Amino acid sequence: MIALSFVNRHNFRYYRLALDFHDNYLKWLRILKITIEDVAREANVSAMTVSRALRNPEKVSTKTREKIEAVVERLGYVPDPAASALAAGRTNVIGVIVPSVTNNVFSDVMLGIYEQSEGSKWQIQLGNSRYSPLEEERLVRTFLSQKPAGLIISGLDQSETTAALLKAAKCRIVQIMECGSAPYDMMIGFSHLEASRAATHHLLEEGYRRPACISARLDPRSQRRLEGYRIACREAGIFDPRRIVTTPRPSTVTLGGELVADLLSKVPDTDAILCNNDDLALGAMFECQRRGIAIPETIGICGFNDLEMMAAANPSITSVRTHRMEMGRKSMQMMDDALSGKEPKVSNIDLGFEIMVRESTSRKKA
Amino acid sequence: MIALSFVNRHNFRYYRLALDFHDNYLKWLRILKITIEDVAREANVSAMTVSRALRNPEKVSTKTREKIEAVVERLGYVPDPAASALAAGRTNVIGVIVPSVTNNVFSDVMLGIYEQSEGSKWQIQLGNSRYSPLEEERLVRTFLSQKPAGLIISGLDQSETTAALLKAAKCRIVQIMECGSAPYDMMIGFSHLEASRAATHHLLEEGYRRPACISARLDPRSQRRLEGYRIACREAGIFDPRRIVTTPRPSTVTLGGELVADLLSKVPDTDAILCNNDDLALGAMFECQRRGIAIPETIGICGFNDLEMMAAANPSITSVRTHRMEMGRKSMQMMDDALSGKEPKVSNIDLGFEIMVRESTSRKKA
DNA sequence: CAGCGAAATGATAGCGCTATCATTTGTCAA
DNA sequence: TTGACAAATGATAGCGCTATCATTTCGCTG
Repeated sequence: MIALSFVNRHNFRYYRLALDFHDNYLKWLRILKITIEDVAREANVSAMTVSRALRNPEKVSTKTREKIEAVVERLGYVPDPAASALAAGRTNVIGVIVPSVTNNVFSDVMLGIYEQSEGSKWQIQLGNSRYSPLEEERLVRTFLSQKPAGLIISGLDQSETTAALLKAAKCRIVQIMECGSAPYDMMIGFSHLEASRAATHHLLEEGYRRPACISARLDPRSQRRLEGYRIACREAGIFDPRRIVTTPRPSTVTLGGELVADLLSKVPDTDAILCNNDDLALGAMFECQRRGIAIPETIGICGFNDLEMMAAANPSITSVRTHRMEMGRKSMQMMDDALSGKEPKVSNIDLGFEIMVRESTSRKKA
Repeated sequence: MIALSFVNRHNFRYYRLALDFHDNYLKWLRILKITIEDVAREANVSAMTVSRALRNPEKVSTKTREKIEAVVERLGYVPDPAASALAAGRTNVIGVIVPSVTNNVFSDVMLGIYEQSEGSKWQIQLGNSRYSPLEEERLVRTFLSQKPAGLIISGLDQSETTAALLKAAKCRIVQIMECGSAPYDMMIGFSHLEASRAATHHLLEEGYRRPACISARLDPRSQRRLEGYRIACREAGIFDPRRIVTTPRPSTVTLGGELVADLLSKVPDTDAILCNNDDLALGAMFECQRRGIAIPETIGICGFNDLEMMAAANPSITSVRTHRMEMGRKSMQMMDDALSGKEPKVSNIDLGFEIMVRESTSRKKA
């Protein structure tokens, strides 16, 4: 069965058996490793032709390509990405930097990115900056050292150094999550300030006159949402700083309840609560229910992001829908287009938002 | 200011300015790139010494090390990981393969992994298999081609090919999420079957006689939890297959409500619901509330995983606490130990679980 | 069937780093 | 001071692949 054996560049004869070999010595490993040269030798072509057949099949004749593919299959050849990256001076890596992996918002965005990248040659690599600009800087450095094809990064608020690194970077960049005027390259998101302002307007329209705002984890986007609330209140001439209750602690449902408790002890006449995210909103709702406060009659509750559970809650909770999965998908699509030479027509997209009015703020009906 | 300029191997003189150069041509890029040779020349040592100073500082004299560090800093040298991987035949990458990035369970595990890896030299790389064994296989291949130092993979149910690849792999492997008898290498998790069985026992102890079970996304772990429920019911002589309602759709809070609706239309006398995860449990609770069904008096509800919101809900929801972050942390620690030569004493850890009894099943008190 | 341009293939020379072993320098006891 | 040994450093030779350009083969026209 000659077809089941072959001799590699070290004059080492392989049999099917070789697959089962176990050996810890580096040298042995290397001798055993199947390289592009092995494939070339078996297929009676040059290494270069094998390389082409694998990366640009259209540059190789059909006959040759099929022959090579058969050998690749038979030997189980897998290209070494390190060697490829070194020789080509670039990779198919697209780095994605998000501030949190536990926050549903970012996992939805990631889902969109993964889905859109499916079937493409791009390899997604996730970095978690844990809301730390320093960690973000470290990640950018790490990613850039890998010569990625592209970088997807969250937000507008990079450190000065990070910004300098990104501006000088030779790869394409998509900023996600927010809208702003000076993208490094491309951008897709929405205005957190406007979204929050619109949500506050909605509360006012529903007849609430003393709306409060609770917020946790004061990252830049939270801050801008808070600012949207402030602006809307000032516009209506009802701004009262006592009605803003915040904490630097990360958001949880429990925390939502605690912030409401804090809020109501300070300003008991509050008649609506704009929650900076949906976890807080859910916690706020539970806390109100525990206190026997009627929702939406006595207090209205509005969340932010419109996670799936908002519609299922009892009462269902009004929230600001943000298009997270779409943001992920489109960011990846922009990246793919840019890297494929079809420069996207619009490189700075505002996805907007949508106020999903539900029972928790529908006082009129009642 | 000679100190601010230097001449690289292409006899190209750098100034601080060079950092701002923009040029799309590969050749220019390469000429501009600072390499280990550049550092060596500036520091009057060999490239090898620079390499050592950066990777094994203790193998280089203090004086030399400091000199090199200064040059590295001044030139902004960053090693090329591709070249390093190619020359060394290995990397500091630890691949992590999880079936979902949106599921809170896995994001908690990831958080633990990230936290534990902080400050170490290991570079975490996340892969998302989307509950597909084929995608998992593709990911394993991709990771292995990168010669990772280690692989962290979820569950016991790999495809045959994947299993063969993992067994033959030269890197360390930690399996997470479950307990089993034949790890590829190391393992840490808990028994989903036992956890679910214990939860069912709890319901029976609370006096519930007609407990049902709802489940979505029938992955292997869900199936084993279902099996735990079945076993417990059979042991009590009350098993009734009509009380199991499942769907292949992924879990959501809304779906929890729908499954309960379905369940109650089929077997209205159900007096407790074991939910295969906490999202379903929350949805089940909302649906019961909407129908005016008293919890825990008429129907008891128990979740699985004990996400943070379970304790905050109203009523608070009983759930099976699983030690997800600890699992992430410990898996990474085992990996680190194994790679650092301190072979862990126990290589197959059962983290157990804990029934967190709360209002939603505390009928006795009432 | 010659001759031409395009398509297909090959030869060569690195990419930037590290394993290995050789050489130099330093340290300390006798 | 000398010699023996360890510590520090260096020279060399790739790792496996691809960019580049040279060469060969093919398809077609006149």
